Amino acid sequence: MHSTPTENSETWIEVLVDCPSVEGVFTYRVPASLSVQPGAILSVPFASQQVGAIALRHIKQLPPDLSPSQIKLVESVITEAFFPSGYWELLNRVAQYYYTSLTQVLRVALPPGLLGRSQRRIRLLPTAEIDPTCASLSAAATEILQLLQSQKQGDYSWQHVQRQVRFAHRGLRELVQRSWVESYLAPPTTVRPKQRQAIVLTANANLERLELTARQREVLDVLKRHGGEAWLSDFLQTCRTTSTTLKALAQLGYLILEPREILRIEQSPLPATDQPRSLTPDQAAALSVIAQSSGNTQILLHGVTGSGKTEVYLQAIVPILHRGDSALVLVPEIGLTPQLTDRFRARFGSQVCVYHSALSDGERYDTWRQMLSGEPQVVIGTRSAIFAPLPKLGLMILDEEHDTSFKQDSPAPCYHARTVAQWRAELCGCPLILGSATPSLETWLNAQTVKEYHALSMPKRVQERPFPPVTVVDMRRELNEGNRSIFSRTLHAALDDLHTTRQQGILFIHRRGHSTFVSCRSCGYVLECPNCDVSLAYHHTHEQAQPLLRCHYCNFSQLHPPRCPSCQSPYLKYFGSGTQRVMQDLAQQFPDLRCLRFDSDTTRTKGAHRALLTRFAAGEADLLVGTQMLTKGIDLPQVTLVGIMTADGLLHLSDYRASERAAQTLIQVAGRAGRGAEPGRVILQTYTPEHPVIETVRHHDYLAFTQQELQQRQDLNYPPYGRLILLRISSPDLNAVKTTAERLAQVLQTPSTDRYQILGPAPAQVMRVARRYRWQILLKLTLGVTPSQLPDLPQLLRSHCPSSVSLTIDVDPLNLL
DNA sequence: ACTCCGTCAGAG
DNA sequence: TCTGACGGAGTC
Repeated sequence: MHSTPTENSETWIEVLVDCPSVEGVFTYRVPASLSVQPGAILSVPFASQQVGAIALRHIKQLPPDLSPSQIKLVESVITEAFFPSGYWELLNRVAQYYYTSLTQVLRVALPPGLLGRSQRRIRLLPTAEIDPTCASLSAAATEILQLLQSQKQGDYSWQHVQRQVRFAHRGLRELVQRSWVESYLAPPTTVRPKQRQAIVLTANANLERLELTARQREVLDVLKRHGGEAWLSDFLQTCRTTSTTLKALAQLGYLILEPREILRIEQSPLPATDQPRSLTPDQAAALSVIAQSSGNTQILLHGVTGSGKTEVYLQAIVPILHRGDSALVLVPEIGLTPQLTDRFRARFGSQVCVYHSALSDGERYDTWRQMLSGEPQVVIGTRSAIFAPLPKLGLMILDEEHDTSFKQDSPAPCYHARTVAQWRAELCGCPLILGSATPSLETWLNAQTVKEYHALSMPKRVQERPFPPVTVVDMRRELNEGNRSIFSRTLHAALDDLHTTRQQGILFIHRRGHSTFVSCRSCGYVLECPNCDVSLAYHHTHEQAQPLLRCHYCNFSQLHPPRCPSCQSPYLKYFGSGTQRVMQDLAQQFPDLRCLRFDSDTTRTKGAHRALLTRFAAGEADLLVGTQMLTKGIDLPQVTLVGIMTADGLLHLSDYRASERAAQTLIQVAGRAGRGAEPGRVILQTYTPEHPVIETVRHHDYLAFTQQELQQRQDLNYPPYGRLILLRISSPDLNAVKTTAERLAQVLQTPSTDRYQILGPAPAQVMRVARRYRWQILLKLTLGVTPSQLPDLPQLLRSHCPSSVSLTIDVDPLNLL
């Protein structure tokens, strides 16, 4: 058998293209310069654009309906085939269960920027003389102009503009005709390994160097003393030479200039090393169960706050690394847990790598490549790290497994990292530990009903430290007895003590910002976000700062107006109380108390979180004032007092999960007290002291709470018993959303209605967010029905969705708002 | 996702 | 008869 060099029959490859709504396999030719293995990620031309693609298999013969002239060439290989065993199947399972395409799943699994595609964008032409008030402009054109002008570059993706502006097509055409705006196709931008120029001495350098000048010889000697290798830029500095000199030397064959790949991995200095600590009996028992488990075992580690779960994790990982495997640790938000990361790094040194969205694209890409190496390592990451491509996975840990940030709301796939972790554990036969002081009801139920499940309990704190007693203060009574302050007398006294006893405290507030809304005392007008159906929150950062009004949904902000926009009255009043308001009251009533504010406003910048905690730990403040963030993995042994400002906002959310979430949050906050040598105490202020959640916190009895809550869920067929699927429908066009929602509900009526109950369609609780109207339909699956038994929802529904309306299918939604 | 190409309605 | 608007199909 001979084949001519020009015609290599093995060079066709079938691929899956990364285009939503394009199903099916496409065939490309592989240029001789490339080698492509199944599983590789490619960039291919598709219609007029460049898109990402996954190589599936080589074929020897073209399908009969294809002529060679139709076939295009693979443009480039983005990554070689990498999939560890079972990984493909994992991605497929995610795609199937959450009703998304494989490429969509690949998008979250791969570091950002890898699956590139060309993108239609529009931008203002810098030379154009734009008159936005021009009378002949349509509303759509005006809106597009406003949008573009609101940004410095005046450049947005067309998709974004379409989502923001109704009839954007029409508006764009007008603007293009006037030559104010242009539309262009931006090529895909992909992340690549970073190269850096290095210089390396050759063997020639040892020869006589007669033809060289004294300076050139000197340069070579310096390089030799450096070990014969250096980075070009470093060397230019230390040697005070120029690149022309080096090029000349390279020309003469004394050294080589070559680009080398460098890894952009966060290289913060390692903390002082940390030795394994001695274990409590509970910890030792838990560890021995974990050590003996192999294959696909799932373990619930229910350890109360302060029971030392982290130490168990650390010691469980040691033998894994020892036998050459890797461990994967998932945490809710990495920025919030610098202490945990530090502790891992102190124990395992440079074997720890951190993977999360705050890394730059380059850093993420390099960390990801590092994982592929297969060297034993510990990866700590957030939700998406569940897809870390570790080839030899020996153990997975989800810390604070009840945390809702493990669930992705949007974009698709709306996956839950815990669910994916369970599949991954099955597929690669490795144990999975779910750790929490307040396990989710899902996990709780699993642990009780699934046989292979180990439920480990660590009901005591380390060194037998007592739980902080919880004092519940009835704020109604405070008011009746004439105390109109936001601090009860009990809390007031405790805060006073704090200063005299030189101890530290934490004050938990449910809301950030200053107040929940601003309204006019003359006419009752409430200031609202122009883009969303919510009121604006009042923000006042410091004394001299301009007061701001901000929307917590879309981040819109405006200056606080001096007068009511409706009736011009100057009497605007703030209602409710957030962190800023509490800070102000603290400053007034406790002038000597040094307070630090700790919420997403003050921890926005990189490292701000750690900096605040360090300052607090160093005793720079007496009181840490903050929101939900305080509940996540903060271990401050010197805190003796935890104050909880009125907790009622947390209790009365209209959501079937409100109680679970409130109990978890409050127990976690309360658990911050008394973790050190000094005993702690908790003061909980509320208007409804008889609420079962308050009782739960008062008695530190999460167990009883779960039993009661599970019973209720079962009665109402809510998760974890009955399952839910939420369809979110949104569009900038109010009517289109409504009609589409009604149409979809109708379509859903027809097939197998005994499988589910349809709730809705109904407008979402906050109907408009970021200028888009939102409706939703909730499917409540009949007991025992799994999503796989349902009709193919996307196929059923997408055809009834006009292009202006977007539909997200959220399986097992956590956020029903 | 984007483009091309069909049909169709309304102005010249 | 020509123009732009809209919908559907195809993309290797």
